[in-house]
Amino acid sequence: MQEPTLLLLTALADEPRHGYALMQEVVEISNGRVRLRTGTLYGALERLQREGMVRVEREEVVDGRARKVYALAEPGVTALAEETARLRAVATEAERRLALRPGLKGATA
Amino acid sequence: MQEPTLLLLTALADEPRHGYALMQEVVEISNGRVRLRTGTLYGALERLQREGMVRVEREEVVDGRARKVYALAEPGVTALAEETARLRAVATEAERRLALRPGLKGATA
DNA sequence: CTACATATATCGGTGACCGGCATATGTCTG
DNA sequence: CAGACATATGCCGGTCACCGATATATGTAG
Repeated sequence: MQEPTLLLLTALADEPRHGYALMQEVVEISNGRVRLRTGTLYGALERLQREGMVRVEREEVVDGRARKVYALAEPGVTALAEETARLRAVATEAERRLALRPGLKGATA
Repeated sequence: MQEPTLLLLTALADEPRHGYALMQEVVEISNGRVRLRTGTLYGALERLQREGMVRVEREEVVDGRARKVYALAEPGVTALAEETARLRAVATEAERRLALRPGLKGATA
């Protein structure tokens, strides 16, 4: 799973949101680092629906603009929980190994 | 950065290793989940060298077999440290949001 | 001598993501 | 009213990391 997908699922984790709101939410979650393009967003949303991770909760019309509200399906909840556990484990191992490095650029001497 | 690359950098984080050893190390780090193909390994190694993340530490011949020993370069150390920090932050946020979910499938009632 | 572990490397295909474009409505400013 | 901008969704072509297969070569086990 790549970062854009991970951030998308995270943005849907607490409550259902529509596409444009997801783009803004991802910017916040990533501290402005990641700005999803619409191509990535709707492409990923379609793919995640095919995979059963995400479903369309409902369709609204607000101010004459059509909206699709997306929600995490159960497999999406499970997948996100497993992915975060995996990432945390790898991050911990990476940091452990980095601390084990011999040459710390002049330090420890 | 994708998971194969992250695992590769992690496998190099504590000390230099040659290609085949990296494949085995990645299997261990990922608890057998990820098995790097040689195409992925040597392709990624070349790319990471181009990007200045990894360098060839030395070349050996052991038992008549040639080896290239790769090491993390400074930019690679920095990149790995930043990546793990980012991933940890996203993982924490994802778990916070998952805990916030209203419908916990019959629980909490 | 056959099979397998060690060890490196190349090549073609797939698919996620990016960048750009298209479309449409509401609001704000001049 | 015109133009710019935020809101909102969607398609299409290109790139590039990764996968799967193949090739090469040596040492060891059966």
